[in-house]
Amino acid sequence: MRYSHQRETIREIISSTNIHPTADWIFQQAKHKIPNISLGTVYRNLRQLAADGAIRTIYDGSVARYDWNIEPHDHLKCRICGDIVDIHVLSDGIHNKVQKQYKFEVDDVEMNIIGICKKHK
Amino acid sequence: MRYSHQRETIREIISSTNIHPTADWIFQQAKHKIPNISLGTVYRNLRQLAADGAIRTIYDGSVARYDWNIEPHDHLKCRICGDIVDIHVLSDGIHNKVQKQYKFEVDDVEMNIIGICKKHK
DNA sequence: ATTAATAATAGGAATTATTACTGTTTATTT
DNA sequence: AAATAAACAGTAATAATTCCTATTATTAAT
Repeated sequence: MRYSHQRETIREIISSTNIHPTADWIFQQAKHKIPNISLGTVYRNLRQLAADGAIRTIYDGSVARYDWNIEPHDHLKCRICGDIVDIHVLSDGIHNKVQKQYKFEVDDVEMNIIGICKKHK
Repeated sequence: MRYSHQRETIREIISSTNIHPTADWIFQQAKHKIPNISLGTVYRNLRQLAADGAIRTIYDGSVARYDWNIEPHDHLKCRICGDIVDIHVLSDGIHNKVQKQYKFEVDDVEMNIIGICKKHK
């Protein structure tokens, strides 16, 4: 994968926030630095970075969000404010258990816990 | 919610399969029974049935699928054949742990395990 | 340093999944 | 049987994402 200024900018934007941004949010931010960057470029680079393992794609309902944190972790999503927070609750045990019990080769485990965060209850 | 023939047909279609169908698959099946049913009707009823708790919506990447199984359970998704299988690995412990540790009111826990099923490895 | 090869880009068109709108039909209530 | 409004079919609109093409920029080789 060849160097590109656009891709580096996108990578930096993702690394600078914990909000798990959408492609469009990243696009808006990127325009501040590269005014004529195109949305297609953002999507193409997000796909490449994710394929490369540099970022992680998470699904919030049916919209994709991006996370710089590629370590195994889970998400807490508040259905009032929409905030998504990284947590770690799942033990590695699940991975092995599933592997043995269902003879399933596990690549990725995604867990999203939906509810109401402490700010809103 | 008033009775409707279309909605009952949709409910029966979902109940009759374990493939976790998409809205469009349900629409194709429904047309066999009600030839002029419209896609909008399928979507509207899926939304209503889910809001009513009669079915569960699951997100497979960015496309919505529907599940007649409303008991708490998890999903195994094979990235070769695309099959999604219901499993139960998550203990109720997670629910309480998150509730206490993060002061987060848990409504729903969704866990999808992505990998390769035994048929394809 | 120049050139050649081609990956990446901008801008826009196309696609896919889903929701919204509108005039008509149908289930329920009176 | 008539009135009410929920649900419908058909279609237009929207949102997220991917695809296409002519141009630009990075890298490798001269």
